[in-house]
Amino acid sequence: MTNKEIAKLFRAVAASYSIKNEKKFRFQIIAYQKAADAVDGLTTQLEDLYKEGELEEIPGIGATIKGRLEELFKKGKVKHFEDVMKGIPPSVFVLMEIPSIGPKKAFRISSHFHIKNPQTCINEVEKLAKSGKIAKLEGFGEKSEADILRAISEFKEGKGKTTRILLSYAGEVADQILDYLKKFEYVKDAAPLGSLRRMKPLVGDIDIAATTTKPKQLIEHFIKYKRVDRIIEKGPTTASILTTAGNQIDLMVLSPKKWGSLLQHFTGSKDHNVALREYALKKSLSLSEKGIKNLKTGKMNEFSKEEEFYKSLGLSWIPPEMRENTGEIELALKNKLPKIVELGNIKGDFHIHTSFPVEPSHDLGKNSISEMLQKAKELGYEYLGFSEHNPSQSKHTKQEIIDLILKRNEEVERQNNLHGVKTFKLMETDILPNGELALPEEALEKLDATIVSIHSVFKMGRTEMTKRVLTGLSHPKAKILAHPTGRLLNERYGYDLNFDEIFEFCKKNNKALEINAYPNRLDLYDELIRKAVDGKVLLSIDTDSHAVYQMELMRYGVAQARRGWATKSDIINALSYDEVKKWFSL
DNA sequence: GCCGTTTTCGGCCCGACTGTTTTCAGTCG
Repeated sequence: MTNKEIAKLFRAVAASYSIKNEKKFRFQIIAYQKAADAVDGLTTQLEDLYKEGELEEIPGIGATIKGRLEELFKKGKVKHFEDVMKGIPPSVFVLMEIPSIGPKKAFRISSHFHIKNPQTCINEVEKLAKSGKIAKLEGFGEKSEADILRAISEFKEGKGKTTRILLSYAGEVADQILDYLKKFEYVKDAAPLGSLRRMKPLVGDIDIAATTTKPKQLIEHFIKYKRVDRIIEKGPTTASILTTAGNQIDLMVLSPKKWGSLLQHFTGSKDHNVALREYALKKSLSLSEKGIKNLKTGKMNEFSKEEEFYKSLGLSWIPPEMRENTGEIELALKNKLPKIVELGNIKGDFHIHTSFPVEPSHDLGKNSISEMLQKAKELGYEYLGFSEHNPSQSKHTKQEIIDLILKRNEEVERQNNLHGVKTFKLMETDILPNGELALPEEALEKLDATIVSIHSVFKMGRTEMTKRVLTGLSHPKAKILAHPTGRLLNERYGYDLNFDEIFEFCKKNNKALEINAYPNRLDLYDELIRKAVDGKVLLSIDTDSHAVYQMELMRYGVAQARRGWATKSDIINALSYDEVKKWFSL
């Protein structure tokens, strides 16, 4: 059973509890939902963790659920779950996937109309709604019937919250709406928050907060945005719209005096906020977007600055990228948060593709070596590493490959410091399926170092793939493993590697792992970065640019490093030119 | 059912909006 299926099962159990008796099972419901979230966020298969005896290390899974999981893996089913879900037709759990339909409504409809089949239930409900039968049900009405119909049709089109979009794209959408919001003259502050501010690689809803002295008018202005497909909801302080492109945008508006607490609240994550509020509650303080309420005196404290909000709880300010409730609150209480890396610490970029004709089997860049160097200067870099793909092996003789590399090197050297930016002679060399590098020894010798990466035969077992990568990395010139998991967001999962082994090897042999800043890669990703940092493995944040403008993407890579709690000292390209040169020769 | 810098028992975040309701249930984040 996959993690996705298990998470779904847990949600079904939670839903069953709330159908049976929401009050009585209140905490079981929360526990199973929490466990489902935990499983969903896992990057390792639960079944592997079970085999390795590490189930209890997952926060949100305690003794009881651990026992249920063991039963599930042994027998393929869980007696207790079957009892809890008894009498609830399977269609309920499918109908719940439709926005605005929760467990109660799904159960009411399913049982009243005797709908059971999970495959056909959505169409059956659609038909009932069209014929006006849902509206006659007690507790439903014309509006909720129309709502269900619309929700089903949007669900079928894949609109709204069913899709997650790339961080960079979400940023653009947010910028456009911010520009529009700022046309309303009484807006004081406005910013994208939520997962966008936390810089998660994929963003669901786009959350925007604003302060103004005229909230009602600002909400009216917001919903008149020209790209509105539908207004999802609208109240005095919040509103949500669905854009014609199918993105949901949530706006929350408060007075400028509350900007600090609004920022904190709407940035999340949910887990971070819940943990923070539980902590505050022990001090008789209740937190919300409106401020901090003292439960003893009833007095509400307002905050115009987020730093003050955290400070008044006795915490140092926590960078948004760290707010995932993975230990940051505890450290902030002791004022011991690590000083995580910043964009300004970056002194260069090692993963740069140019248009220099090295005749690779993969793609060339669009701009010249000189143009990329000019951009590097603009970015304030000290150095740039050129790493075109290796010349194709099938179309060239060994000598031709060596000559191509020499020619490219000549040009890189000629440009060294010409624009005030120093250069490194690198390459991005394929690791072949047998672990060998796709460049002859005589060519590798002529390089300062090489980036190595997998670009073919992705479907290998974990052990075999790990061996392949480690063999490739063993070459003394191989210093950086590019886009280590090979994932492409919204397109494909990466290949399977034993990262414990990779980390250990890298640390021992002075190799670095790349954090690829390209928006659909962002790989290594946060969780593995955190483990790499814990294991003292060096990282290199690179843009993988194939054109000048892509060199601006560095900030996304830095953001992932921050999400993984990396500090300046963990990052190779935060070192000076001389230090890098030395490290390459290690 | 989970969890621990007042606790291994007794707590468990906080609020928004909609629709069908005469005071609240359901859903969402």
